Amino acid sequence: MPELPEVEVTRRQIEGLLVGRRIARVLTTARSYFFLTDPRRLRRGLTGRCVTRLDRRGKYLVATLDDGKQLLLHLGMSGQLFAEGVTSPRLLSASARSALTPEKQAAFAPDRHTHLQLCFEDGGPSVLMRDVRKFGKVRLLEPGESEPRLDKLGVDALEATGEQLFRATRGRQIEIKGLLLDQSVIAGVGNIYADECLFRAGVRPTRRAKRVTRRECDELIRALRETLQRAIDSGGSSISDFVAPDGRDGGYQDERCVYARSGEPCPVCGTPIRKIVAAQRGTHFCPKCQR
DNA sequence: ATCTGTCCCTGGACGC
DNA sequence: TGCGTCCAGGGACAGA
Repeated sequence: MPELPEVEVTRRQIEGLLVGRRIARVLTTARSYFFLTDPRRLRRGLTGRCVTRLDRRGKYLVATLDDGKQLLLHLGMSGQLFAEGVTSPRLLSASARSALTPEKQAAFAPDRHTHLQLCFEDGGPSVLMRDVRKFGKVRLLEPGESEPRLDKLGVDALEATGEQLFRATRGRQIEIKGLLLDQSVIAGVGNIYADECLFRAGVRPTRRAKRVTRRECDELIRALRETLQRAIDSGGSSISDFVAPDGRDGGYQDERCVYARSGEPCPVCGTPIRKIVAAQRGTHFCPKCQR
């Protein structure tokens, strides 16, 4: 599931494929839950335009167009943004995968989950957005139009401080993991990196936020930054669906300590990693190292 | 204001 | 082999 590192890796790669190229044609699937802007209006609004910059806000990508409009993209949990011509088994369903031997895997061809395709005047590779579960979002913002989803975002996870986290935890009954996942407090943290940073900071995910000390908040933020930065450097986590725009897998799944490792020994003390539900999410922790 | 539960969607895992 | 059932998970929203 794309979180800050995966979105940032996507941003860095897709920026070069998007910025400065004029959109000649836009293909979409039919109107659905996925489109916050009606696909017809989206196609009309994007055709002929040029992306001038691509920013990341938490887990959102914001492409600014040359007419002042902005294209808002969210990858949800199964969203993939990539260049035409790439090949990856993660872009295929299991049945399509097994039908092809590795040598025979052709470049990706748009399927029913490919909700957006931007083709460019220069005739070079198009940019595609695919999302099997449709938890992702696309919206075209008029110049100056606000978007509550963006307005609500808290401080970006890479810029958050221990002091900010500490203030946010005061008086809160919620589990600390739930607070870390709250995008209005810290933007960009999802299930994987919440579990990883709680492990690295030695804090149990179920601890009430108000019971987390100032020192632990510093430790959590330090661990969070380290984890996110390391994940960006290794290309993100490809645990289920994530592929980078160039079709390559990330590498951070091999470095994670607890996420999706229940039953495996804790890398620090050897105690089996336990899996529970916290904040309505699968949650992995070491019962000995995390208090 | 804060918190909890429900819903959106689909493929994959699992049981019979 | 094949079918049915359950589950994951980001985030919006309703209701307590």
